[in-house]
Amino acid sequence: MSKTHEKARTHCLSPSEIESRLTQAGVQPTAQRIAICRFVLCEADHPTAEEVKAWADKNFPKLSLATVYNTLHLLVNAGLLKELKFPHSEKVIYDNNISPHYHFLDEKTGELFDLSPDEVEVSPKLKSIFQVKNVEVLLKGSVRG
Amino acid sequence: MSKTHEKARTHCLSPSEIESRLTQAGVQPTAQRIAICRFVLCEADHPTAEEVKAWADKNFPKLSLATVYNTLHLLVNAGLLKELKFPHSEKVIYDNNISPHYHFLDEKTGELFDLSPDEVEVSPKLKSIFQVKNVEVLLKGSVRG
DNA sequence: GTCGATATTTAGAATTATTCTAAATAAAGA
DNA sequence: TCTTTATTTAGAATAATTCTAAATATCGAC
Repeated sequence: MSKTHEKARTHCLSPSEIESRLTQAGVQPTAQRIAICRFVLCEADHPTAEEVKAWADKNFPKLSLATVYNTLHLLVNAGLLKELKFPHSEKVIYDNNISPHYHFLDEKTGELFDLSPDEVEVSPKLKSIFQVKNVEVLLKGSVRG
Repeated sequence: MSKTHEKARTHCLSPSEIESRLTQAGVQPTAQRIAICRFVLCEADHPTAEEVKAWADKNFPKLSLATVYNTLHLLVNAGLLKELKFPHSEKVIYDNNISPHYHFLDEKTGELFDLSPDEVEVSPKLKSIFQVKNVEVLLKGSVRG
C-alpha cells in the first residue's frame, strides 16, 4: 500500500473528513482553512508558507498571505502539523507527519525525506542531570536513484 | 583539567596565538579580526552575531556590524568556527568547537551544551540508496542542577 | 430570521536578522 | 613612495514572518 520514502502523500482526505478533523481539534472549519488543509494535510510534501500561498493563488483566489500564516500556526497549535526549521533554509517547513520521526536531506536536490524512528537508532548516554524530552535528527547526504 | 559540560571555555589563546592561527588558515590577521577571535574563539559560548557586536562595542569601539558578519563568515569558511541554526531561534549561532559533536538545549534557560559523539550513539539503518555524509542531533529537555 | 457579539480574514505596514553596496580606509608589493 | 588590492564601514536593501486595524463572516440569543 504505502511504500516507505515514496514522495507523494497518499493519505488524502475529503473536504468533510478535513472538516471533522478540524472540528475535533477545536478549530472552526472555515472555507479558507479547509482549502489550506486540502493542500498541507494531503497533497503537499514539506511545504513552506510560500508554497502554500502559491497553491492558494491557483486554487482559492483572494486568500491572503496573512491567512496562510494564521492557519498554519493554528494547525500547528492544534497538533495537526509540525513546524520544522533546518539549517539549510531560513524558511519554516510544515510537516503533516505528526508522529515522531527524523529527516534526511538530499543535499543535491534539497529534497527532504521522513525517516521512521526505527531507521535511526539514537541512544543518548548522558549524565543523569540531562533529562531528554525530545530528540531531533537530521541526516544529510545524497540519494542514489 | 577540563570537566565535561562546564560552561566557560578554558582554551584561551593569546593575541599572537590567534594571529598565527589566522595566518595558518589563510586569513589576514587584522586588528578587527583578532579582536573578534579573542571573543568567539575563547571567551564566548555559542554566541550570536548580535552578541559578538555587543562585546565589540565594549572592547573594540567603532567596529561595525558589517565587519562582525564579514569576519564570522570568514572564520566559518576558514574552518575555525561552525555555524549552527536551531529551530528555537532565528539567529545563527557560532560554535568554536569544530570537531564533530551534537547539542543539548535546555528548554527552560535556552542554554546550549555540546555533547561529544560518544555521549549519543546514532546508528542509521537506512536503505542503501541513502548515503549519509553528516549527522546532526539536537536533544532538548531540562538540566537538573 | 434578525441583531449584536465574537471570530476570522485581509491588505499593508512593521519587524528582525542578515546581506548588499559603494565609498573610505588600510595594508602590501613594486 | 606610489599603486594596487584588501578590508572596513554606514547605511540601504532584502526576505521571511509578524503585527495592526479595519472589513467581513459566523454564531448564539432572542
